[in-house]
Amino acid sequence: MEAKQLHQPASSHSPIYHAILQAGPRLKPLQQVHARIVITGLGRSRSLITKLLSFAYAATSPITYTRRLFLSIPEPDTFLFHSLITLTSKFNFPQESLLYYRRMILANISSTNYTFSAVIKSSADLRTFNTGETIHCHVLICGYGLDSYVQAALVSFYAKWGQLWIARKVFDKMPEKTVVAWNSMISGYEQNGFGKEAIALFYLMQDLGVKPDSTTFVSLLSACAQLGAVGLGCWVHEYIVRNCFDLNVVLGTALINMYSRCGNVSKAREVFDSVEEKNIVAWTAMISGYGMHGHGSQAIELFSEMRVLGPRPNNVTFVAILSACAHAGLVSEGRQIFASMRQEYGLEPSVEHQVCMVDMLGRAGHLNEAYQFIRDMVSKEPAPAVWTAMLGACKMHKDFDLGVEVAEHLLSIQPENPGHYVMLSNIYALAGRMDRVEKVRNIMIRNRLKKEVGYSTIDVDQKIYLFSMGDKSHPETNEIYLYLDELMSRCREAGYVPASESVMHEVEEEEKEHALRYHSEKLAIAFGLLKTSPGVAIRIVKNLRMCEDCHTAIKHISVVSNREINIRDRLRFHHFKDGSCSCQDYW
DNA sequence: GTAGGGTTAG
Repeated sequence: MEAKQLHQPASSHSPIYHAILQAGPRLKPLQQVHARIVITGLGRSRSLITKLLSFAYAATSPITYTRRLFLSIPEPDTFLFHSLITLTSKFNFPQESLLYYRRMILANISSTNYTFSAVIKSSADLRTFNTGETIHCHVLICGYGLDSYVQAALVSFYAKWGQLWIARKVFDKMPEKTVVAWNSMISGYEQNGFGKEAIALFYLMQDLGVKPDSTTFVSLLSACAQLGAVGLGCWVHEYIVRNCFDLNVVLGTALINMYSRCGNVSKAREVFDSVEEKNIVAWTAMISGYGMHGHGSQAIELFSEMRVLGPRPNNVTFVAILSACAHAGLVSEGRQIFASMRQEYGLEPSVEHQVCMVDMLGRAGHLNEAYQFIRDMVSKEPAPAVWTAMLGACKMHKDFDLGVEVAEHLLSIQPENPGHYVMLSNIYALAGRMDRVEKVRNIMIRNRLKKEVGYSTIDVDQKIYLFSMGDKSHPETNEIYLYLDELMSRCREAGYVPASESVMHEVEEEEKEHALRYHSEKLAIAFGLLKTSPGVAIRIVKNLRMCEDCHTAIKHISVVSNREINIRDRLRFHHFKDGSCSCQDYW
């Protein structure tokens, strides 16, 4: 007993050790204790400095201070390295974490599964792929290749890098797949835009009897949001309620986002109201939900409420609220909010906010003001995204001269972006300059630039079906096309006139109407109408923006089929009902 | 003592 006490660091009983504990993770008090340590000549005590350092990281102290503390220790030991690496990883100092890892190797101290999982997380955070790969080698050499903690960290590392194939390989090799490993893989798919794969992996997890936890559902709900998988999304919500999961703010926000992106903004609001400790992310998600649906005044109302009794808005919040104003035509409100960013909150507007402003002014038809805004606000060369917003406004309001000027400028600064060529050619087509359309088309072919392929998805009975333009891969293709043809002729009888101006120029003239008729959203709608009962609303998610012709056609379809049709395109929602759209053609 | 999660313009 006595011998044991002798081996314990004497300082753990010392008043100064208690003083460190009392200071806790607060920089100023820690520095005061540090001064005492130096004065009393204990500055070289490893255990005191180790404790001091761990609190310093928890207090997110300046790197210069923590580094100097570290350097004051003559011979750092295993315990010090291990605590430093795990702490820096946990408190998001990935650079420091890797630095200590290197120092540890130089000091000839070996890693454990604790340090490995921490340092792998750090290299994922830092986005240093080579370092991560090297550490993976170290893991294998040191014999931790089958440790479930280390493997889960590796899965998430590779997934963060978009190396899903390697992530999956590590995952598949795990002898014991913990729920964390499943979650890492599911979230990896979701964050790389593979919502379908994320959902498939969840079903596999279910089949194997692995119990999901709240993190599983957060990722799963994001996948549902991405795909518009409202059926599964609702099932998850019911499951959460039935199994008495705690509706914490992260899970709540995932639900809010899922409901808004799946078209049910009032349900999103219900969830929002029921979340107890709402933080800035939850508020922003809800504001963005209103914005996406064109409910600008509700977005502003919520934003005002937040200013009074919620957390401080951040840059993301301002993007969400300004975009809401843009999509609802609330120009003067948007101007005021933009001004308040700097005046009241000291936030410097960034490119995203400039884009929102140009978009807002441009949509509302204030093209000159939008152009002036770019000249006044943006000091150096404006970001391409700002010009893209300006170009969209020119196209919308058919200002060909300005549109061509902007498009040509965009092409000169970003010649590799196919989207700009598409816009330019569309503007030429609208102006009837078919010779120019042809020219742009040839440049695209010469430079092998391809337009992004459009697709639409629809959720029927908790299954997601994907359609692309002219798609014939579906087993019931014939039935779908026949039905669509019939539907379109009924629309024509009801007054619909197909337009061909918005067809992409790579399509040959004689195929134009054909192509328009089989745009992916129309195929998905036909399928939805065939597969669901009368009265059931059709919900579609499209990856690109809808063309003007589809927008008109779908208004007619909502009449002749007597159905509500909700489409989420790249930018926002369109709720079609009785021949009109919720965006009031303001898109 | 470890690993995994939610919001953002065009």
